[in-house]
Amino acid sequence: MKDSELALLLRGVEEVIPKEEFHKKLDKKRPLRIKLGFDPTAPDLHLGHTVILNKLKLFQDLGHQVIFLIGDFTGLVGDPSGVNETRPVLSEKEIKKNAKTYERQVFKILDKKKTEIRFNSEWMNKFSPEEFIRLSSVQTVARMLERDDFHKRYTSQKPISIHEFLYPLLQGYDSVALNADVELGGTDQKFNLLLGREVQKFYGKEPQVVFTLPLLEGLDGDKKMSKSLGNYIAIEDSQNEIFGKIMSISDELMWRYFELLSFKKQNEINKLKKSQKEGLNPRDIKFLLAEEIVDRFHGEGSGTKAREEFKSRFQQGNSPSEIKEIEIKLLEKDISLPKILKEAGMVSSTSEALRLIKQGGVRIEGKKILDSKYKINQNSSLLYQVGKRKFFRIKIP
RNA sequence: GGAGGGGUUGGGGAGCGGUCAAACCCAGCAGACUGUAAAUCUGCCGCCUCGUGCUUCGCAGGUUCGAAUCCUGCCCCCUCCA
Repeated sequence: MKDSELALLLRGVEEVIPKEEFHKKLDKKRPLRIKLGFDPTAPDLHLGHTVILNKLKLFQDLGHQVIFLIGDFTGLVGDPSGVNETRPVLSEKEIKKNAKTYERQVFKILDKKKTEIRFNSEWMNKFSPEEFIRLSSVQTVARMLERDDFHKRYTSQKPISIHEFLYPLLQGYDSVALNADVELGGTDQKFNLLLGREVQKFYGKEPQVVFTLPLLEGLDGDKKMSKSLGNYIAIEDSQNEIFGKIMSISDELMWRYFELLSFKKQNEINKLKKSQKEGLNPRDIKFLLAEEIVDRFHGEGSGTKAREEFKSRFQQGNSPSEIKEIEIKLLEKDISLPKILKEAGMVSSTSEALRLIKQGGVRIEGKKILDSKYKINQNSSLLYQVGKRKFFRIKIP
């Protein structure tokens, strides 16, 4: 292993625990088994996931054996990490479906041929009650309660179920079953990852080295990116969505995204920072980031296209080049505007539509409509706009 | 099993017989300003057939002219004791 490769592996990593063991493992001159586990709970992979997946890809490119573990069994438990309340238990059917979606998306980043895909139901379903009890003895309740998230819930009188204690133990056992040398995870996974070491020792295995990676902040710049908070950029978002969402982040957050998501060299990033100080509009730097990310998921050149579209829309005020078209069939002759907006799914209720109209957020063919009683004739096909971003062409036959 | 505390509109958190669709904060949405940035300002922020309309304050009943507020039963959570 060259020093430059080692440096690459460590770039952007929050912690390697313990570092010396990692060096020792590398010295063995054999491909290491690198484990990354996902709960099959959120079907949309987003940029936050890619921080870790990119690291995994790097291991893969350097010749190590990458294991992508889908926690179809542990999904029944639900990872309590960082969560302030008990997760709902998923049905088996949901889990299966989610796992499939995950698989499809993950290989936009990883090389499928070189990846070992496993499901932990494979060994967990064979686990006997006795073995469960034995596994439970690895950790004490006191130490479990030391964990920040459990501790918070405990002291603020929120419920903790017994099965949640099981989760980290089961995750640890996965490392036993997979003979993991290294396990990757977000910083919020530190406890689980470290407990994996204990479990491995308990089963007479060599403990894994733990890599924690920083959690990517969501679009709000505050909380971690997650689907449930709606502050995410999904890797399956359209090129224009990805581009637009990146443009909407704050300047401060932009640099964080450069650090965690960009493949640009550190000195290039530093140069960009310098040019901002020298007066370059941060918007133009953001363009570079947005283009890079769009290119990554939609192919070379798509970033440029997305930028042109963005400029046309927001700098020249044009309508988007591709507009979703919807046809609505209604019986009445003259349909009120709020009703149309609701039927088309542009707003969630007619009350909301009324509010938006009153506030000047609704346009038809570019013309602001302030009359909430505005009626639309049948036989029309018009361009509707709600807010800055939502455009629909609605046809009424 | 016993004693006590608690469940309010996305989150936090007031209200404790009418003036409550429910203070306030956060989040969110729209508008202004901009670089679809931040900050700031303005408005909104249950639903509809938009009316002194309808449904909401764990669930189900009851008292009352009137209940988120009182009573009864049930469910759930937490603490202490066993």
